[in-house]
Amino acid sequence: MGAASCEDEELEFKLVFGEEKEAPPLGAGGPGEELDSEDAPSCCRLALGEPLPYGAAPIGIPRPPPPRPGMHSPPPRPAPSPGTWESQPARSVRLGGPGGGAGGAGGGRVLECPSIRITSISPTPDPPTSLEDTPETWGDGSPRDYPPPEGFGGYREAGGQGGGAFFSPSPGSSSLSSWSFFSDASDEAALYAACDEVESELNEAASRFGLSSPLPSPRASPRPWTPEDPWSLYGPSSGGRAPEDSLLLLSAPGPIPASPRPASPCGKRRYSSSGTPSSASPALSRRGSLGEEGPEPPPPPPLPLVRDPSSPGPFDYVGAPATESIPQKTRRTSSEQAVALPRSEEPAPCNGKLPSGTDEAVAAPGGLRKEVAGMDYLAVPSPLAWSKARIGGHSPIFRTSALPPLDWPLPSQYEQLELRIEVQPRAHHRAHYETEGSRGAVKAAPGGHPVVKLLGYSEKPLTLQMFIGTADERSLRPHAFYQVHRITGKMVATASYEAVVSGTKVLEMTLLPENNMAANIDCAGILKLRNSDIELRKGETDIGRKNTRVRLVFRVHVPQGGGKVVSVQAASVPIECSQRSAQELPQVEAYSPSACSVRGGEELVLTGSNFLPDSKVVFIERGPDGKLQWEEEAVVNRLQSSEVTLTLTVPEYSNKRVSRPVQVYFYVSNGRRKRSPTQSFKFLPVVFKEEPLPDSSLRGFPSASGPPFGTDMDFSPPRPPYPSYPHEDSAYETPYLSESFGYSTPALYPQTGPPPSYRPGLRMFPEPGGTTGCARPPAVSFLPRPFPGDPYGGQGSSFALGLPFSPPAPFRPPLPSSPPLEDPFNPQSAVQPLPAEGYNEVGPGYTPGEGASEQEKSRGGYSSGFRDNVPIQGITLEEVSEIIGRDLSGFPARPGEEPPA
DNA sequence: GGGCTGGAATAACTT
DNA sequence: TGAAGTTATTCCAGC
Repeated sequence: MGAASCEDEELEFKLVFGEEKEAPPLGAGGPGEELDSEDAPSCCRLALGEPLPYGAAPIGIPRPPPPRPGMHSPPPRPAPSPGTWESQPARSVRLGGPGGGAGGAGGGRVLECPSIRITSISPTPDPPTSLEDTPETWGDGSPRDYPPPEGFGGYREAGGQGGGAFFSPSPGSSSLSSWSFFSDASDEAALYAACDEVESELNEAASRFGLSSPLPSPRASPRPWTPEDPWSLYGPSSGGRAPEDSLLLLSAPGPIPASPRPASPCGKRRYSSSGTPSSASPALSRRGSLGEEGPEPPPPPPLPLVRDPSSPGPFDYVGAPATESIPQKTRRTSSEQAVALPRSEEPAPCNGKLPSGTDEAVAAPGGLRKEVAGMDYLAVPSPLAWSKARIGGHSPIFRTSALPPLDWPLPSQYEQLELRIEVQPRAHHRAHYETEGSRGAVKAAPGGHPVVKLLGYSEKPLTLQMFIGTADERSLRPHAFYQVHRITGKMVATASYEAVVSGTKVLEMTLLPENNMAANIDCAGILKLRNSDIELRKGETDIGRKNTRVRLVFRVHVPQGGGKVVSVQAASVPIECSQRSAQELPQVEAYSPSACSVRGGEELVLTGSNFLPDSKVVFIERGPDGKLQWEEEAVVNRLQSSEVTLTLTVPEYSNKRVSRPVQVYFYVSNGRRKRSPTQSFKFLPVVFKEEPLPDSSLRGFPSASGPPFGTDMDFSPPRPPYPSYPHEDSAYETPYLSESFGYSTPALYPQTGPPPSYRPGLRMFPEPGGTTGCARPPAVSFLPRPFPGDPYGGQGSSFALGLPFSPPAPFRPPLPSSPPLEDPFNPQSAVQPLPAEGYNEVGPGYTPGEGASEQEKSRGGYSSGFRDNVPIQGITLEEVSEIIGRDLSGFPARPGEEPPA
């Protein structure tokens, strides 16, 4: 099917890039940028001279690009219609060249490449005009000031071996338009400026590129999903092992390692390094993910590998991009999401029957399938657009033809619409490797499976998308090391489809009115991709080691008529996917009380899991420098404890003469390296307890710490983005700690549930001082703060704006580097960000195992009510410093600083 | 027989 | 540089 397909693709290519092929060099001033004719895809119209997509003067798309398969969109950008966003159509780039390059089995493939390659270097005089260009051309010849990628040798995917489809990050044609974006010499200055401004962001983007989809393209096949032949697209050898096939390309050519276990790229890989390992010898996995299934392709040049003819068809390239090598400075933006809309041409979720009532408006024009298939591309988001959009927030309204990318922040609620996770998944789910059999679907704590429901709409069936997202402190995005895995079987009642969006597998289910627009997620498992495979990807900066927490991300696009849709998204509580953690780490899901007098002596009851007879509960306090200042093991009442409950006596605080509430933490330890995430606890000054201060008690503590009086206060410690593991080094908490320095870059968090003020299972401790907030002022210290290299200014800026429960002007520490806050955006449409608290500050609200409602409530708690209501007035610099110091003290100990077990 | 699961062996990494 | 401790992957076995 390759041939025909190829032809089609080529034709398509012509249609899209016809002009581009002949386009002048990307060189400066080249007319190449002049692709913005009305007829040309908007993506092709991007030119240097034009305002950045998300800039003040967003590039308008006169009209949506004609629906076409494989259309990808860069980050959404403001649409002509006020309040509406739309994804930018992807550019169509040809991969592999006519002959499919060396590989060509699939012949040159056309990929939508909405990405914009940004470079501060003037483009080469003769930029490649098509993907036929050799990687060298693209990679090295491309104008950019970044180190050229080491050949994109068909790094993973791509058509793998073939197909020539190996996705070239910026094939000539692609780069053509890409470069054109900044090619105008007259705009060189702007170009440089833009480059500078987004460079860091691009770095991150690069890491996002090519999400590890074990089976990027295959699945992406536009053809109707065929459950019976799930692996057929992976090629003959796949035998059902899609991932491996897909990985063939992933690994760069090279001899199969003698070692049964995949060697890490370039020998011992330093996880602390984000650098891309040399492509010289991509990791070879024990499974021979790379070479086992075919002749080893010659090392560089990473030209298109020969695709197995039997594998992916014409559209197999879909999702393929994920594995392509990409320049470090490119950003994979996103992906497209055309797959989300109900398919009219595909079997409905239920037994392949398309639910009636599919909204035309939502239906993907031109066949979603194909779009899905062609979604992979080297997406280089518009840096500025990206940042601004995120920062400024926006309504989740998009065009049906240009849905938001997977890593695009979306609110869980918009007006009356709300996507809610009624039943949260368990906190642990052992993901399975490609080499293993399935480990089943993700389950819910109370039994059964997670349940997702769309509120506020019940007119017609809608497609619910689900993918595996990250659970770190950064913005929610597809997880590079985990992919959703479709579970089938007699016991699976929910029909689902698999699609690949920009390298990320997306499971699609249908929300039916008759089911109250709810779906029981019993068909989603989690696949773990080998770290070595993913890390080898060019541009991949995330590390897999210790990056084992994920979140289930659900998204739905609700038709609004007029070709627009409202996209809402909800993310689950974090799920630990490793075997070890799931079995050994104790987990505190709730506790009560959350504070007591410095004298201690109160009984504290912890509920959770994995508690052992010899579990210890240790209270600790860290100083401003993060060093352990106090540590005391609590006395556990073994008689009143069990595997899920620990009853202990709060130890006496070291300094009983404190005049302010003291924020400390405690964790449950089952032994060295087996500790639960830290939980916050407050020791209250005796004086407060005896003589509660009036409202003015705010004086007693930085005003910034307390929520508004008379509100539904949460006396519990602020919830962190996710549990932190005191025993783990920073890397465990987050591989990016060094970058963010703990200032969480709020990520989208579970966006459903009640306000953070509520936490199930906790007894509101009547903290003296009324609402003074004996609790620490997380808002202050953990407000998003940009860190070096953080293109989003800590992202907090962007997310803070979207805080549903955030006050218009959350307090921000007077940090020079802090970017100005954008206007807060409509709370309703706001993206629920991760709490600003440091990730180390694990909140007790994390109750993954509880019932849906409970969890949701707790989830809501992730967003600190304190922070969101921090009054900035009246706080002094000194107080701020103190607060910050306190917060810093809460950071997880760095390696070597951990408190002794 | 296949899908799940829980365990565990062992290589790869990190400290 | 080597040892020890962790973590990642792959295998096995039982249900």
